[in-house]
Parts: sequence; structure tokens; C-alpha cells
Amino acid sequence: MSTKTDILEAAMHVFAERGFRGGTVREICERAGANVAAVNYHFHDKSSLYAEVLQHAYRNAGAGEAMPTLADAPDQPEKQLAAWIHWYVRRLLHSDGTPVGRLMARELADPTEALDHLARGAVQPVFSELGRLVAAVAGGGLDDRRLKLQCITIVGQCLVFHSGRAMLQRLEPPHFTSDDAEEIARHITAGAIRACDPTPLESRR
Amino acid sequence: MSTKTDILEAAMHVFAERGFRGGTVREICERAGANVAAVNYHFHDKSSLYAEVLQHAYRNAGAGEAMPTLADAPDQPEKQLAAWIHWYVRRLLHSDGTPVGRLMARELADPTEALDHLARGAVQPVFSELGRLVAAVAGGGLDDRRLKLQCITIVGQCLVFHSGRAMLQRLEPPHFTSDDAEEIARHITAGAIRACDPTPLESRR
DNA sequence: GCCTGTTTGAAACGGATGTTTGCATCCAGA
DNA sequence: TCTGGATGCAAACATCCGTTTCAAACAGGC
Repeated sequence: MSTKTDILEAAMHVFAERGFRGGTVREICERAGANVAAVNYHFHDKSSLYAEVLQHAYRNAGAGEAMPTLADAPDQPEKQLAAWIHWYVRRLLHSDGTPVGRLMARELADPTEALDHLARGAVQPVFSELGRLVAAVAGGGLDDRRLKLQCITIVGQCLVFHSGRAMLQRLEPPHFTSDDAEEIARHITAGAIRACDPTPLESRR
Repeated sequence: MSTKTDILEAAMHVFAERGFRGGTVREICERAGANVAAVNYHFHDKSSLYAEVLQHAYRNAGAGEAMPTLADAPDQPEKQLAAWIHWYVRRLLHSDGTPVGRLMARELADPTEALDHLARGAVQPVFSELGRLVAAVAGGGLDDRRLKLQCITIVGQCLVFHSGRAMLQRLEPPHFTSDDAEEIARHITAGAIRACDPTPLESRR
């Protein structure tokens, strides 16, 4: 039974590094110290192995800190929103352990049928909680579309530091690494809270 | 000379659909109505063809519409920043013709050596212009790191509507399509201009 | 120890892919 | 008309990949 889990672990890293097509079963098996035929014996084929890798990765992803929610402190929505953004940024940048972030990015660039299950099961709850937090900070001053827009742009600001990392590193400095997660989170939080302020743009001076 | 451009055009669509590894020389040539050896004759090899496709796609993206710059109206930085964001969002979402967005997303998820050239040649100028615009709107009230942070988060907010599209469509409505480019751009612009306001967060009420 | 079902291993298979080769074709310019 | 370089084409080549085969090694119940 050790061989099967070894292959699963090795496949997770190989698929995260090289993608589904780029990752070869030979590299997976070599990394797992197993024979080439082991993949087809323990899993039916390469595709089934990939599906199990995704499930395994997402199941073990929430092993870290718990997501901050509005219910934790209903009277301090701004503090909870800040905590949520900090949690999300740290989750994205501190990819110690399972490289679930890279697997996710690859799924977005090249969606398979596994993305539907992932969206409903793992992403929607996180997104819904962000919606509750933003709505609470805004105090009901946002309609559905503006609320959704605000949530998407918050997530986008966090995501770009991970998904766009390869590009950002090739542009001119200053650069931002995982050590700057707190600075990044503070910046995004400040912008998000200001955006929830119902004051019109023209009267801010 | 027609064969070379035919191959370039066909390769752009094939690489956008299937990625660099997934797109085969044979499919490209079949689509271009050329022989398999044409790729290695006109371009050195598959990698060089891919690099030329990336540059060609990014250069011709949103052809006809020039990037708004600060130099166009140095006394109206906010208006120019709004124009820049609108231009960038429209460029990302209205991918009529060249599928530059999908190519970039794939390149970010799976960087090749072509990304270096792309970053220096095509992306850095666009990013630098955004930096000038944000600096002008802020009126010199931002240091290097905060300026860079602001630019990255602006780009991130635009990008997420494209790179995260597959996921966003699978979440709960309301959804945003390319028809909502103007609404999206206005939302991002409003947030960006507020973020450049040097007023401390606590005194906004 | 023997039998039975499970797991591992080396090798090979069949197919796909990037690239090369050798020759045919075209087409200005002498 | 002849020529030489540029281009196009069919076929072959070399390599890599996922998968299969089949026999050996193993584990546990009798």
C-alpha cells in the first residue's frame, strides 16, 4: 500500500510542476521509486491518477489555518475582512506543503471536468464568505452587482501575486515575495475598505 | 511569404487552444495548408515559432486602439488613468481575433523561455505607463513600493476577469461578460483613484 | 511446504511528435 | 534558355510516451 501513496505524492508534485500533459508517468514513478507499470496497476491510467491527485490535494489543502468569518466577530466586520484578506494572501503565497495553488492555476488555464466539482465544493464557500464580509463592511450600501464586482476584484488583487508571479519577477523592481504577504494584504485591505465607503468620488477632497 | 504568415496565424490559434506542449506541428501545418517541414524551414523549430507567435499576438492585440498615456493629457491624470484601465480591460475581454489572453494565461501557468522576451519587450512598457499614470494621480504621494503595489493590484483586478473566467462562470451569479467591460473598468478606476488619495483611512467618515 | 491471489519488474509494443533528408518545383536574372 | 537559390513536399528518422505483457517475487491461509 506504500507504493500507491508514494505515487500519489510524487504525481502531485510532478503535475504541479509540469502540468498534466507535461508530467510523464516515468518521471512520477522514478520519483516514487516505483516501476512504470505501477501507475496503470494501482490507478487505471494517467487521467484517473490526475483526478485522484486533484481530490487528494484539495482535501489536504485546508489543513492549515481556518478561514476567518464574519460570524467570528459580527460587530467588527472591517477587522474580519482584513483578517480574511491576510489569510487568503498568506494561503496563496506560502505554498508550503501541497502545491494546490499551482494545480489550481493550471486548471484555470486549461479547464477539465474536474473544475466543476472544485468550484462548487471548495471555491464557492470561500467566495460566499468574502461576500458576507464585504456586505457587512459596506453596511448594505451595495447592490448585488457592485458587491460581486468588489469581491472579484479583491480576489483578483490577491491572485495576481501568485498567478502572475512568473511575469512580475521579470519586470523592473521593486519585487514582492512571500515575505511581503502582510504588506500586500494591508494594501489590498485598505483599498477594499475605502471602496465600500459610500461617499461619492468627487467629495473626497 | 504567404506560407510563413499562414503558419504564424494557425499556430496562434492552435497554441491558444491546446498550449505549447499540446499543440502539434502537424495540426498547425494542416490548419495552415502547409507541409510539416515548413515549420522547421521558416522558423528554426517549434520553440522559436512559439516565441514569434507570442510577440506577434501581443503586438497585434487590440490593434488600432493605442494605449492611452499620460503624455496625451498631462494635466488630466485621472482621466488618463481611467482611459488606460478601460483600454486594458477591453483589450483583455474583447479578444476578437487574436487570442492573446489565453496565450498569456498559459504562459504564466507554464512559463517557457519565451516569457523573458515577452516581459522585457511587450509587458514592461505597458506596466511602466501605468506607473507614470498612478504616480501622477497620486501627485508624488507614493513611494516606490506603494506605487508598484498599486500598479500590480490594478492589473490584477483587470486580469482576474479573464484568467479566472472559467472559475467565475461556475460560481453563483451575477456573472460578468465582455459586455460589462465598461462597468468593470469604472469600478476598478474608482477604487484606484481612491487608493491614491493620501487621506488616512481613519478620517474618511 | 504448498497453493492462491496480489504486487512488482524488465522489456516490449504501438503510436505520436519534432526534426531531418533528399528531391521536385518554381522563378527571377544572366 | 540556362542557372542557382529559395521554397515545397513526401517519406523517413529518432525519440519519447502511455500502456501492455508476462513472468518473478511476495504474502497469507491451509
